[in-house]
Parts: sequence; structure tokens; C-alpha cells
Amino acid sequence: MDVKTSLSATDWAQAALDAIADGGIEAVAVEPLARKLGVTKGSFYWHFQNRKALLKAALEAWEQQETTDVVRQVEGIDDPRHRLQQVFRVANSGFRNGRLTGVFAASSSDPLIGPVVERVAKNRLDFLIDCYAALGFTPEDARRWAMFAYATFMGTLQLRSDDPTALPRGRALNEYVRLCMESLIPARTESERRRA
Amino acid sequence: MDVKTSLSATDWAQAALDAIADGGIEAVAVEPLARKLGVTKGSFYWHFQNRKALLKAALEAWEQQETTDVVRQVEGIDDPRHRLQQVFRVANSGFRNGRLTGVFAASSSDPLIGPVVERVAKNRLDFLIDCYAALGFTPEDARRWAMFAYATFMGTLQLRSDDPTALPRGRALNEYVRLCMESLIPARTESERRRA
DNA sequence: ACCTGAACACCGTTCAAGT
DNA sequence: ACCTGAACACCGTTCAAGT
Repeated sequence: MDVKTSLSATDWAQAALDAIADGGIEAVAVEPLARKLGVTKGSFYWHFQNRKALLKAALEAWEQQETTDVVRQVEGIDDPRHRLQQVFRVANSGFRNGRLTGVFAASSSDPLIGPVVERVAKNRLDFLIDCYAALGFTPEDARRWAMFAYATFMGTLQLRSDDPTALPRGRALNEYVRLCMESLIPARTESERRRA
Repeated sequence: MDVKTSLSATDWAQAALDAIADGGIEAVAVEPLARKLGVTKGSFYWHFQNRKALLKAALEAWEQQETTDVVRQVEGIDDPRHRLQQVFRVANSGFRNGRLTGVFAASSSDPLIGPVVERVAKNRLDFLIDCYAALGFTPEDARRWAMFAYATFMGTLQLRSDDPTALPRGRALNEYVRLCMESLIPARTESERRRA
């Protein structure tokens, strides 16, 4: 791969997302970002009109990543049970994406951020509902399950915001996924359970 | 009354609350506040260590006002029905207090603000529960009513944040209060209703 | 006890000039 | 097309000096 000789708006947006992931919204500051990118802050204003425009671009990039891109990672998996498991694993792997969701959700009172958070949440919820429906649940039960799973996910994000390293891994992650798939409603028949 | 010759920490905290009410949390800025108070920003640092300490003081003042002070306005009213009506009227009169509640609630993800918002909410809820209980409701119904009333209040705040002048007044306020007191559960006996 | 004035660091924004 | 460099406004913070 060749060395980047000049930056694009996308580069700035990604740098902004990185900054948000470990410093919150206020970490989107032109001068520090320019420093990190190795250019002067003056150059920023060739790509964007102002700081707000950068935040907007970052939000757009995030929405893109969190909808089409993430779904694409698992939509190839035909077995709905396996697909759901993968969704939970992907969603809980790596800090960055979880941190971003957490930060944006916490800032959803901001008129710039709120609508994006809502769209992303609805998108995820719909995807989960489809998965559970494909598992054989009635529409209402699929909805209940999806809400439970999403709420659980958001809740673990909240807990992690205190201790960013405390994301479920290994055995804990397996327990977590199992909980999201079979604790409240008997998702398998007895014979299925014996086979597992 | 005599002319104030020098400022106190309380004066700064109140000025901060005024600023928050019409500009949000970020409007708590030392230099603009100093300008408004007619002093140089240097003098601020005699009263507070930094901006954060001022925010903290403002939050404390708000919590004080919104708990003991507001309750004191209506606790003298013996008839629980009348007392409740007054609470709703007081809570919905004037922008400032409502705006403050709205802004703080929207910023409750801030670790400095969240705990205060929670305490104030619990306090108000408990007060409402007591009122409804005194009205003769069972503990569970009193709780349900109090939650409904408080949620309705918070919801109207949310709506108002778009149009700050749109707070219920006159006939609308009467309707609002009536809704909070008698729409879901028959709060009065038939004979009471005929008397009204 | 309370405030001024000047200083410094830091960030947002603009813009002419460079390649 | 993308960036530098310098400028300006604005805000947080410090501190010696004033009353």
C-alpha cells in the first residue's frame, strides 16, 4: 500500500470517531485532531466549514458503519441461531464500536446526535426482531426478545463506561450470548437441548 | 435595600443557573458570566477553584431550590387535592425552573449532573406519591399516579425545549392539571364529581 | 475580603500565500 | 487540490498588586 500524501474529509471523520471513542464528544477539537493527523489546523477548513460539520460527518460515517456494514458481516449466515450468536459476539468485540454507541447514546439529547442514535437503534432492533422471528417466535415474542437483547447490550455498555476494559470475553461472553438467546423463553425443544 | 458592593459565591451560582436556563450547560463560562456580573474574570477565582466547582455549586443550589424550597411552598396546604393542584401549577409556572429541569435531565449522562438529577427526581416522586396516598389511593396506585404525573411533566418539558414559550397556561393548564388528577383512575366518587 | 490587570496557554475561524 | 503560517477573537487559569 502506498503512503497517503494528503488527507480527505473521510480521514478527518474517522479521526474524529477515534477521538470520540476515547474522549467523548468534546474531544472533537480541530487543533488536537490536526496535530494527530500531522497537519496544521488551517488545513481542516479546506475540508469542512467548521467543527459542527465535522461532527456531522463523523455521525454519518458511524451510522453507515453501524448499519449496512455491520449487518453485512452476518447476513451471509443462514442459520438464524448462529447468525444471532455472531451478532452478539461482533457487537461485544473490541471497545471502539461499543464506546461510540455508548457515548452517542449518552449525548442523544444533542439535536445533532439524537436523530442518528434513534435511527441506528431502530435499525438494530429491526434486525434483531427479524432474527428472532426467523427462529420461530411469534412477532410479539420476537419483539420482546429483541428488546431484551438490545437493552442488555446497552446496559453492558453503560457498565463498561466506568471500566472500559470490562467487556464480556471468553466464558463471560458465552454466558452473555446464551442469556440473550434462551433464558427467558424456552427457545429449544427438549430434544434440541439434549443434542446441544 | 442597599446596593451590593461585592459578590459572593452564591451570586455566581445563581448567575450560572440563569445562564444554564437560557443557554444550557455550556453557557456556564467564566468570562461571559463575569461580564454579566460587572467584574473581571480574574475575580471569579477568588470564589471558586475553577469552572467545574461553579457548576457543582450551581447544581447544589438547584437541588436545594427544587426540594426543600418548592415543597415548602405547598406543604402548608392541608387538603391533598388542593395541594396536588398547586404543585402542578407551581411546577408549570415560569420558564426558569422548568428549563433548568429540562437541561439537567438532558445532561444526566454527565457524572457530575446525573446523581443530582436522580436525587431530585426521587424526591419529587416521593412527594407526589405521598400526595396521592393522602388522597386515598393504595400504595401501588399512588405510585402509578405519581409516575404518570411526573412523566407527563417531564414530557411537557421536552416539548417546550423546542418552543420555550409553549408552556401550558390558562385553560390549557387547567386541562393539564385535571388530566394529572383524574383521567386514568376514578379519583372522585360520583357525589364528589357532581359537587365540582 | 474581594477585585483588577496583565499574562499565558489553548482552541475556533479566516485568509492570503504556497505547492 | 490540499496545505502552511500568521493573525484574530475568545475563554480558562494564574498571580502579583491594589483597596
